[in-house]
Amino acid sequence: MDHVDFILEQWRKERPDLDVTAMGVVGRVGRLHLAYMKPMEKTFARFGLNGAKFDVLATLRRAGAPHCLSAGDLMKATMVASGTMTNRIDRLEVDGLVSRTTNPEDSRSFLIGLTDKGFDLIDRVVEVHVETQASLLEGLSDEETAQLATLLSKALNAAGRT
Amino acid sequence: MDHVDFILEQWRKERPDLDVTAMGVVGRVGRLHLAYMKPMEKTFARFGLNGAKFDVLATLRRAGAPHCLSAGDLMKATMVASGTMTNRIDRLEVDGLVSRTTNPEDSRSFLIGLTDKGFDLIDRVVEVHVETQASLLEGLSDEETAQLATLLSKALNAAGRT
DNA sequence: CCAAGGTATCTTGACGTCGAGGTAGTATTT
DNA sequence: AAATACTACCTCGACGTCAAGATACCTTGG
Repeated sequence: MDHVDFILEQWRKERPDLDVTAMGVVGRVGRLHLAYMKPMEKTFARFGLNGAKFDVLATLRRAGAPHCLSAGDLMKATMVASGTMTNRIDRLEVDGLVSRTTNPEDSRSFLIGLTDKGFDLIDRVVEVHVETQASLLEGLSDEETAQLATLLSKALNAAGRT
Repeated sequence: MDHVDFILEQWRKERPDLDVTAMGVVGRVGRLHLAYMKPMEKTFARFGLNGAKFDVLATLRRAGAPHCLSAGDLMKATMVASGTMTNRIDRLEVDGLVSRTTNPEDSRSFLIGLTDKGFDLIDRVVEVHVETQASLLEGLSDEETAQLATLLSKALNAAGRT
């Protein structure tokens, strides 16, 4: 009986005509997202980052050498709008964590690259980050974790087709 | 092989020393949350609402008669900060969907109540909302849905204890 | 070679969120 | 009854986000 169960109870009492089965899943996904974000943001904050900045740095880092992508690539990878990405890059540039270089092959676009400082930082942050994530799943057995990952993958697929 | 799998692959290649198992779950919860939010926001928009406004109206509606709560109750139920709730109530009041009444038993607090207009609206929106949610889970069998709800509940519990 | 259309990024304004600090009312202690 | 602590809500400034429009550049057909 978690908080979502309580909400479903309320709806069943007030609107018994509605089928709130799906709300049980969707609601819990939302709550779980919140429950995960909060400790992760704390980790980021310890290094002067937030989720937005971490996303960009991590995308560049895991892309592999030479650790630079266009703004458009970053937009697609992080699923944000263009103005958002411009803003993120601006702030990371101020922090000295990434740098814009004009793309010699296409002057419309920039190459956003990790600076040495940015590379060192993200490499340290990600180590703590995976620990934070692991601690969030500590209460689940390996089987449950694997099962959850599989079901979430199916759910993602199902939602994507709608 | 969804997009999260791709991200995990990249990390395993670039940082084979890290255990990214947890990222598979946490990442998918985040993506799924996004995938759910987008269609739901569209439903809200059809009625001139957004997720923030819907949350408040739905909380008041399912609370049952007389459909009014204090700002503090709403804050706890929706898990937002005080400034956020003030802002939400302000906008809903402008829309004529809720009204502030001074609490006769404690003049520090207000009672936020659904207006007739607000009640009618939320009662109509929630009907479409549950349909939207149901359609997002259409690709899953009943067993999978139930299993997912159970695992999510466990995961919520696990994350909460951290 | 030029015009038309497509592409990549930036600018701008509106909105939602948080959190620290302020104000006013309530409860408790002595 | 006065001082103190607490509570409930609001104000305000900083930030992140999006969407629409602007700008600069590239590409392609004629």
